[in-house]
Amino acid sequence: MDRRQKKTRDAIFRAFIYLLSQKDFEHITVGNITDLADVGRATFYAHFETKDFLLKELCAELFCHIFDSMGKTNGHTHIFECDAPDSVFLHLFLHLQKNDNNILELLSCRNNGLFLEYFKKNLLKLAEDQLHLFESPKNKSVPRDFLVNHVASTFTETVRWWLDNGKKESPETITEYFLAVL
Amino acid sequence: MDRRQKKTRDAIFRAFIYLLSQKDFEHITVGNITDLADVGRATFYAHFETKDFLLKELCAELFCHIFDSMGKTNGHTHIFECDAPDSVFLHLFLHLQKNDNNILELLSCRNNGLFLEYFKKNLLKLAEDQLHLFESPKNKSVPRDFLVNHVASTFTETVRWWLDNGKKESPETITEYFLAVL
DNA sequence: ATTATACCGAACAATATGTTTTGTATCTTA
DNA sequence: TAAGATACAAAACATATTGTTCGGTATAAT
Repeated sequence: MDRRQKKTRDAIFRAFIYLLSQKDFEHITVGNITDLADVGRATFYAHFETKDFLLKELCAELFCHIFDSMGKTNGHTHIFECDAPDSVFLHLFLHLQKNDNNILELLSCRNNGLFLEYFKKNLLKLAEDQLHLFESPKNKSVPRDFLVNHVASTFTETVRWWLDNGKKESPETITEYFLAVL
Repeated sequence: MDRRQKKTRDAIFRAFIYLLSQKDFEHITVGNITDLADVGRATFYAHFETKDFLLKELCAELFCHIFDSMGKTNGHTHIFECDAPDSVFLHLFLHLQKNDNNILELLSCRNNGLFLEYFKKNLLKLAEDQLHLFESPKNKSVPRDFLVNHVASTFTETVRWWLDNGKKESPETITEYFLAVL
């Protein structure tokens, strides 16, 4: 990739992330981003179709970053390194905790549910493929569809709660809570 | 309330609801609404500060409509007619099923999570006050905060799943599923 | 060194927002 | 029913944002 492209791309992402810490996604304009990134507005449109695509790419990057560090993604299916169901969740919380810059918070906090929406949608895909890893320990007499959705929802909403409350609990503790109600 | 006010207010709501069935909330403009409602654009702003306030009022109306039909709201606390925990949920699903016009679907379906966000937020308030009605039958060794959030989340996400899948299950069945995983 | 291309700056039309003004119609109430 | 209040329409307004296009310049790859 052209060095110039990477530079402006990064600048746009940096500006976007900063702006997300200042205001809601809806109130950020393309002009805001390009001013801060110090690139022409036309350049933005050369890189991203719309603001929403920029967001989507950021979410995808964050999502991949989290899951790549705990397994390999071959094509469309993700192969986890750990096999024990509960250790999958613990690892997820561990990786969610140590996200360096606060991108995770910016995309998930009180007003912006953006990333978590993306998160759940993709978690759902994973859970459909590998329910055995995500499955609740208890036997539930409900349709598989419903159960898959429930596991993905409960995990996502637990993450949301955890983040909204300032990540006070340790990954171990929050995993414990999660498994207790699952 | 002035008869004229009520007329335009209703016209705006009607137009808004129709437009929600045609496109996403974000792509609806004030002009769209006032054109369809056949009122001046300035009139819109005399009634609603912004588009978002209109949405909020519609959500509030729908929420109240659902909960008023199964109890009384005194000030800020809601008193349910039924006392058995599980019958509260069944009644909720029953009331959610029989919403006449499809407002519920419009505000909750795949693309618009708008109402369900509002729904969860207010359900949370109710659950905090009257956890005994919403509590899971099982004893969970998790903090009260977490449990309250979990119950509200699980219910909301069950509703979302139910609506997204076309409300195929009867209220009784979906209540059963919900209680099975709670 | 040459060729390709990423970028800038500026301009562009099109659309949306939110406010203001003036005149008219309709309501309330006394 | 008459008088005063007010909700509304129509139109104009300044401002902001979007998405595209253009020629010129700088910086890449080879």
